[in-house]
Amino acid sequence: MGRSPCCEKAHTNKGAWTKEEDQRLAAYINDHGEGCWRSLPKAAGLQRCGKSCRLRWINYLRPDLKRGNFTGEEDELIIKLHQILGNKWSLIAARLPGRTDNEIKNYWNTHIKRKLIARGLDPQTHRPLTAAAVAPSCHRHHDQQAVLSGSSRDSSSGAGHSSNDDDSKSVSHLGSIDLNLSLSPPS
DNA sequence: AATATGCGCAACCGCTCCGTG
DNA sequence: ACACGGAGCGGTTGCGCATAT
Repeated sequence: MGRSPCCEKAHTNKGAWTKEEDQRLAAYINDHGEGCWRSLPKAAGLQRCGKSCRLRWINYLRPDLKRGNFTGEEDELIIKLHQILGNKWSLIAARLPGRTDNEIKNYWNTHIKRKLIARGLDPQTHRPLTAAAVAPSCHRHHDQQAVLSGSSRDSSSGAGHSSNDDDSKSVSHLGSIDLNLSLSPPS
């Protein structure tokens, strides 16, 4: 597409981060704040691209991260949020303090999917597997998020997924659940 | 004890959106 | 109105560890 790469790949490290790189990144952000990710690696003396730094900070180095296993409560919350929001991991993460979208995405793919299947539910549609077999597998839940997450840029996402009237029905099943989804934008 | 297989997590890639000139 | 650059997101990959054979 002729777009310039996000960084000069020839001079950037890839793969796992070293302790020293972590320390440099954390120290720099503690001193200067997050600011411009593109210029951060150079300023911090890191041979990484800005994207990589951002991901590392958000998913691993941020001081407010809650490491460790997900609780049963968190499990259920993720399931419910996924039922409403679909694979909008950043939106789901915004409602789980201390958790990152990447972490939740991984957890979903490795644990919750199986949990739902064991319950006889389709992980994408949250419907009984037999019915899900009839429903299209690309079923998404984008319409609700437009309503529920007012500030999200994803609400107008042109990701190309079609809306589906059935989504509103699935939400109605959650009538008794207060997820505070009309609250202020994620921190 | 050695090897094969499966699982979980960290990281990368490509795309889209938004802000700015 | 348009083009460009930066930031963010979701999907996918690959490595390392744990468990089974």
